[in-house]
Amino acid sequence: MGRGRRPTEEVRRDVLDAAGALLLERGMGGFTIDAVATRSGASKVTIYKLWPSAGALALEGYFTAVEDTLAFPDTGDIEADLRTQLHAFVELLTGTSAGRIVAELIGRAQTDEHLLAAYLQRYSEPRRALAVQRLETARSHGQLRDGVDAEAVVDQLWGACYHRLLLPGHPVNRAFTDALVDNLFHGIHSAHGRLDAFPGGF
Amino acid sequence: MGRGRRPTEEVRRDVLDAAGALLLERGMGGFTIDAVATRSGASKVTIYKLWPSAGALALEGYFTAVEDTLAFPDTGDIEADLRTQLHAFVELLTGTSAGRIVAELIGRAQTDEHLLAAYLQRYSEPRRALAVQRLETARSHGQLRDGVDAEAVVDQLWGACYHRLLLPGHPVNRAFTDALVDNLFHGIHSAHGRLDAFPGGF
DNA sequence: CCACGATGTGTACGATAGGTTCACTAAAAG
DNA sequence: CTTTTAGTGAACCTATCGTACACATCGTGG
Repeated sequence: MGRGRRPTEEVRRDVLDAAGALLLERGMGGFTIDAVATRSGASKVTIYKLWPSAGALALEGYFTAVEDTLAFPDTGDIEADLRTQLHAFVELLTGTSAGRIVAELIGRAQTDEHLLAAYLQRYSEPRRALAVQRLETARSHGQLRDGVDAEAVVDQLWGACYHRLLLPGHPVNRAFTDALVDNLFHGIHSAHGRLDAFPGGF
Repeated sequence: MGRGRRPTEEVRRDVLDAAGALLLERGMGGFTIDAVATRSGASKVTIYKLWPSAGALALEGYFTAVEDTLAFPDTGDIEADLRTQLHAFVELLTGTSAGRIVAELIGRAQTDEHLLAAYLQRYSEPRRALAVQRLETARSHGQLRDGVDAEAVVDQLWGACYHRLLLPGHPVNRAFTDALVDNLFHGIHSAHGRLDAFPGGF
């Protein structure tokens, strides 16, 4: 690295690449501005100018490293689509180091307002919106009970997974997400059992 | 503070009091061993000897400051009891600074294994166990559908609240927890509506 | 009653990280 | 070509972590 100026876009890309790689290798524990600066060849001052906090940089680096393609399917069957989406979600969380990194990003976001804002805006809220939208479509097709709070459903499916991700000790797998869907679609109350529990009809 | 030795129990209490107060005042952001040492009058070395990490100390200080009396009611009506318990939970999270502190503790636990272990053992798992136990009682009384995963239900009620606590932007209030209970007890699927939706009976 | 070991205290120290300042220099704009 | 903009390297200050060492005092066994 010479002493003079380099094009901003080149620097920006180098820093994001380094940040993503560092995150995948060592997690948020070893993620420091100094380390990113050394690895990327950029100057600390430049990094401080381009990102408001180390957390915000980490989040953007994460997106650079992990192409985040969790499309939301719509086959017309809301229950099946939720299962499919949750299976893919579980796959992402457990198959790679993405689960640990996401947990650490959410963790640091609790004391880094810039990271929290970036996480909500770039990751969490768009995802929520997609899920709510799919649920509303299902409702308009008469597949959901009137009065169901779609936002609450999101918390009861993906939020439940995040709960186990952040406070480990219970598995996050297909059996779990299937149980989540079962509980919501079939209800947990014995007096409100499935209609097909009455094989002879009414 | 003289230079010599003080009784360990006295020191321990002073440190915990200082840790709890500091936590309530400034949150985990300003929570450092140095600050606790200064405030409590104890020596840093002593604190390092008595607690494995700053997070572990913070957790214990939190319990010292906030008497944690969230009893789990059993009136025989599982749905009503869950509502009652969740209302009290919401009250605790939003009425005081406990919500922010818990969020920050969980956040730091993501990069502090001692804190995570302590949190799970002293807070999270006992709570889970109480809830699961209450749900199992309800099941044995025929109030829950057979095959319901009680652990998953816990994630869908309290876990959903933690989700909104950690990723804010949506309210954590009685309307929300009531929606959580409604979704689980009445189901969200239109084809499995409430039996009392047929006023004329069968 | 007293000597001694266990243990907390004050102080200092090295290491790491955050964040800033400043002179220097090359890219970009005119 | 000249001027403006902006990244670079190096130094610096502060905060925090975690540890080392000598010292003082409490509790206990003789």
